[in-house]
Amino acid sequence: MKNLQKLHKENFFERVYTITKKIPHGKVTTYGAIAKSIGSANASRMVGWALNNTSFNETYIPAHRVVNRIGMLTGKHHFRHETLMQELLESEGVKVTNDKIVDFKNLFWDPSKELI
DNA sequence: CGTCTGACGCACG
DNA sequence: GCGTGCGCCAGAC
Repeated sequence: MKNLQKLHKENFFERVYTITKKIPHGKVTTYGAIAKSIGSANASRMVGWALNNTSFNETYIPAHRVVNRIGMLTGKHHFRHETLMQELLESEGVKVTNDKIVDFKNLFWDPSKELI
C-alpha cells in the first residue's frame, strides 16, 4: 500500500530522531549503528542527512552524540559553530582530541540495545 | 527522468 | 596502514 510506504519514509526521520534522543548523556554512537537499528544498514548516509534536518526540528536532538564509525566529529561543520559539537561533548564529559572522541570504543552506545 | 549530492561504510590495491 | 573508489538510499534540480 502506498500509504504504508509513505509512512515508512516518515518513520525514517522519526526513528533517527527517536534513537538519537535516546542516546544516554555522555555516550555516543555512529551513523552506521543508527542506520542498522532502523533496518537500513546501508543507509548510514541517510542518517547524517536526517540529522541535518534536526536543525529545523523544534525538538532538541543531541546530534553531537552521533559520529562516524571511527569516532570522528565529521559533522561539526553543520552546527551553528564548528566548535559547538566538541564543546557539547566535552560538557558531557566526553573528551575530544583533533576532532576525534577519546576512548570512543568505551563510550560507544549501541542503539540496537534499545529495542526500537 | 537522468544526474548529482551527502554529517557514511566498506572493499580493494 | 593508508588512499581511492564505489555502493548505499532519499531528495533536490
